[in-house]
Amino acid sequence: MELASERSGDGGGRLKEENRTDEYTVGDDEDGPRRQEIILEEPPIEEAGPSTSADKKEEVDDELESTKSEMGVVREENERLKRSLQKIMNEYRTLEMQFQDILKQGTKRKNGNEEDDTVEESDLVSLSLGRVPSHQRNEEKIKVYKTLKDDEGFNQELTLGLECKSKSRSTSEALPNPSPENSSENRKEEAGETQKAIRDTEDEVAQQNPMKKPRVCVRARCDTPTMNDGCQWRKYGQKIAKGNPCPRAYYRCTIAPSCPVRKQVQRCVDDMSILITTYEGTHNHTLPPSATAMASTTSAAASMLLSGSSTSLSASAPSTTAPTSASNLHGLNFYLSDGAKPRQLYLSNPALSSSPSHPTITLDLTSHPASSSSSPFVRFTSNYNQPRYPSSSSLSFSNSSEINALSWSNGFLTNNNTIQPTYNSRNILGNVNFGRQQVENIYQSYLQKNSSNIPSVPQGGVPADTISAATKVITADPTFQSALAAALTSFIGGGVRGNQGGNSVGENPSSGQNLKWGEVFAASNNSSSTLSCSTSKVNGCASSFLNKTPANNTQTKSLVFLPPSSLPFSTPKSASASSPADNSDTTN
DNA sequence: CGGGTTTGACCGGCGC
DNA sequence: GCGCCGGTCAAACCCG
Repeated sequence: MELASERSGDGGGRLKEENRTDEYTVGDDEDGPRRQEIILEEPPIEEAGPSTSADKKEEVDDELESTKSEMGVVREENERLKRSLQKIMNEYRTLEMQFQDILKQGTKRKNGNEEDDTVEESDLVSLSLGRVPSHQRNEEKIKVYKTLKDDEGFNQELTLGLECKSKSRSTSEALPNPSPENSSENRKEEAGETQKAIRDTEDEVAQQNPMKKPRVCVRARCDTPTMNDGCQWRKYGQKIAKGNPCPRAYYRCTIAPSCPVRKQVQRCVDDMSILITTYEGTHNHTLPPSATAMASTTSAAASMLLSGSSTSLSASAPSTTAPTSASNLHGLNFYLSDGAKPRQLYLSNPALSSSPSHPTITLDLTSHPASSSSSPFVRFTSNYNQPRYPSSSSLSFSNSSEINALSWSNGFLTNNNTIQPTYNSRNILGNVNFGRQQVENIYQSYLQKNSSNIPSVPQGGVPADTISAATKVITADPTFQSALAAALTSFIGGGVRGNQGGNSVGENPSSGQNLKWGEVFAASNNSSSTLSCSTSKVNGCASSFLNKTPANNTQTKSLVFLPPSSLPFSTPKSASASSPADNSDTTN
């Protein structure tokens, strides 16, 4: 139900979203067929010449019929989505009202006790929410509330909405009865139990939300005990997990005392040189610039899971080359390569997910064994213990020096250097090649909500409708929205960075724009497509973390989807460099 | 002395 | 109900 809460949180932009959903479930979905109709109908009219107009009409009729049947399916799905959305909206409104009540109560109480002592007030609030002073938190609440009202930056709202919900929950449980008797002598005790109270409330939430927080797992070759992802971490525990002699270290983000983000660091049992870092939660504070890349990436991946969770389709996409989970899920494939040797960032649904109830998405920066033989890609796969998604929406960014192609494959690992329409059993989509500038343009144009202006990509003689169809379908995938936004933001990164530098995850435009993309496109999930984008220059996207990878430092110099030196995974002084997760010691 | 790490204990979930 | 196991706590310890 955490998903539900997230959804109610994401109801942050509810008004717009309602419209949006209506627009693009009904409107946009019909849009495609409509366009098709136009394409199909108009030519006969124009060419209503003497010759084969009857045959053509039959053809058109057939196609129209099939299109209509497809539309029926889509409409059904849309109805279903609408209903669930409505439900979510109702939940959200309820929460919103509760939240407002809480705010009012907080204000009243503050007015009443203001002169008394601020310490008490602070303590009382900390009773409910933890270590953040109440006025500060109230500001946060207001911010949250504002962002909930604001429909810009959906993902941010999603995140904040979550925070809002959980906080308001704990607040609602703690604030309603700040009875005077427990305000003085019990204060310390209460403060001491703040943590527990928070956990309790979180547990309650968790009870209501069986699905736990999504986790983003990053696998990378790393010599040092931990990757330096730019954040500051404090180790709070270490365990030997079953099946792995290497201890697992537990870290908390210490940039902000109330930051809920945690990470686990563990060596891979199969390959000790591989460091598995699992992130959980979303930062609720401003991140240092060096941390934004990883944070936005993990955030995007997490939102990918979340968005994926909202789709409950059960078909399966054909999988040709991609491994199982990747093919069936919203795998996000980021190909990165330098020279002739691409590397694969494998987002898999690994068995290393310790808790089955945690949706986990894995970002594998190592060569995946299954595919490393041929092409060391960098790819994403996601594991979500839920009914499999009908459509594989893997997103792959490849950057080979030979072709300099950036390829997204929705459903397949594809040859990314060719303009080669990719078909799946249900949908015929296309391969599109974009120049980097075009990618930027597309990105920008989508950000501007030019839904109707699906860029006609004037390259390689790809039919415009194919492009638009492919683009539409790909971008329709919520997974795509978040993942691509983050990826592109990072990819285009160098120049864009100034705009987002120092942003926290929640503030990251890339995540914030995710849903704006979504607004543009229909939520057609049973589709797969391939979209290749060629980039004339990708070296600018180099990331140092790959350079650090011992096995690759000779070949890998660039990372497609992250800005340069954004991910200094391995640095001498990691925030927790002295951590004993140094894997060699097996205490405990 | 403050902040981070270590490490044994504790707790809750889950499977049998 | 019991035991296992992952995750967390918190006192002791370390270090700059």
